[in-house]
Amino acid sequence: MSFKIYNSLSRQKEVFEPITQGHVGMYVCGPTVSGESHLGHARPYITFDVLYRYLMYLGYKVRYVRNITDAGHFEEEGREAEDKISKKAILEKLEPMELVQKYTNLYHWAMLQFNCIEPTIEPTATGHIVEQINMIKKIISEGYAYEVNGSVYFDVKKYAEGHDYGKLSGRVLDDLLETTRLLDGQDEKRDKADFALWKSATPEHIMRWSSPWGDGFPGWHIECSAMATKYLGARFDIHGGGMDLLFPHHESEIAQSTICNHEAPVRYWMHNNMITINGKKMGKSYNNVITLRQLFSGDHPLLSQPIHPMTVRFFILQSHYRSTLDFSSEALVASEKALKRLWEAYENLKNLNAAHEGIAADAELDKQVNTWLNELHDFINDDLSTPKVIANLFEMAPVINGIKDKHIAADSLSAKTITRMQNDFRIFLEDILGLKAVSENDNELFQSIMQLLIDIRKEAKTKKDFVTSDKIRNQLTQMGIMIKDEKDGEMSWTLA
RNA sequence: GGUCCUUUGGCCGAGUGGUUAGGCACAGCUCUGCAAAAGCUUUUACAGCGGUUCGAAUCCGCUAGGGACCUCCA
Repeated sequence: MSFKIYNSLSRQKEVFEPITQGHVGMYVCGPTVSGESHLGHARPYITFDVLYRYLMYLGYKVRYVRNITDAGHFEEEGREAEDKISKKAILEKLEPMELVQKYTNLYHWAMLQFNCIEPTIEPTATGHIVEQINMIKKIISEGYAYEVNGSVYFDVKKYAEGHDYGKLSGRVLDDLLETTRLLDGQDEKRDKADFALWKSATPEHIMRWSSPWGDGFPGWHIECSAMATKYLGARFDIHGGGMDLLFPHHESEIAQSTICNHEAPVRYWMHNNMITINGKKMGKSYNNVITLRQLFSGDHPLLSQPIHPMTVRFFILQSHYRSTLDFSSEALVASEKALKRLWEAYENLKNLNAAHEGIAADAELDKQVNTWLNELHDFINDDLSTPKVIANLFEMAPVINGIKDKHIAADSLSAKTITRMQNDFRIFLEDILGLKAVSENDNELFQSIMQLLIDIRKEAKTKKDFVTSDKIRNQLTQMGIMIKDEKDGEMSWTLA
């Protein structure tokens, strides 16, 4: 079965075929670093991290470009007003690049927590002003943009004469023209549907660059077109982002790039759905965001406890990326428990001995396990159906635990099947889904001390000295370490 | 107002017309010195109405609720 992805452009699943054999060019809209990342932002980065990982697993050489939007109308909440009065000394004023640095750092930190692999190129908008200006010049010379008072606008109406403006978002231009909303600078545009390529900066606007049209800053859409073209070429394989970017951002990106490069820029458009909270999109304008720092620390009224980044990642992957996903503390806690159980099964699986030779004693079970394993590949191939992948992994957990606990005979499965399970669990859980152990306890000294405590407890139990054995267990429990008595008299422990 | 999406059991969430998604919670049982964990078993569904079909959660229509985009937005 070949890898299929849902293409927003055709509104159906298509077999993925790269433009250049063996290589994939992928662009994902990154964060605007004027504010702190929240749970909603986590979704595309985790979704496309899984895509990136899977493409690499398939053997492709992937160039993964994810931008940082650090240019535009930047101001920190609450500081706008005072900074506009620019009579303060330079060090007292908020320097836009301070904001950019602060939130870029926070964003990188969060991505690390989520175990997201860094993109191969992470270009910034401010680092590509020249490319953007050149692109705008090209669009003007092609006759699809015009300058008014130092700002440059894209002529959508003209574009629509020869191209389908709206093919991605399903928008109809005539409907857009009827929109009666009034915005700043609308009077400069020839038409309501036109969008800015370059905005003239007012005197108090701090972020500014000189251009053929005077001091100003680039429009929102042009940076992605310029940077994608530079690093991936006029036409590349995959462009990803949130559904809320479909229009106008991606629609405009197509228009700009098409005029500039004389071909449509992207083969497969992929869009993740929103994370909602009480059914409403999580977003700054709704005042319902939970920042990643709040999530990890539990410092939010809606959270009953801190949420581990791996729990968040697992929670997100338990739903399909094109469905909305509703946030609740209960759902996160459920995911935490689920992940713990699945991961323990995975650890148990690693310790199963696949050494015995011969055929499976329980042919039916062996066959069932192999079916589940085969399906893992089918599911991930089916537009990244991570919820189904996870469901199948869960199906195998009782089998693994059963063998470990000796409910199921050790030779029920063939050695080949057990080895295959071990490989596929690692491939899917770690390599593709990008999950990792929640707690690292590979400290040798700590391990030795735990072993000592376990030995003492075992001795106490043998002597039926339950006061001592219970004391060890109870005190450790209070410290967050759980002791488990195994069937065979052995003991194991986990960090809670 | 325009365009589009959605409504699944206590909760979260998969579901490509025809046999159990899965997870969490709950209950019973097994194991255990007692626990925990694990395992086994089991209970709750497809918003409503109508239609197509031998058969619909799945297709079509209507009604109701929710949502997204049209403006910065992952």
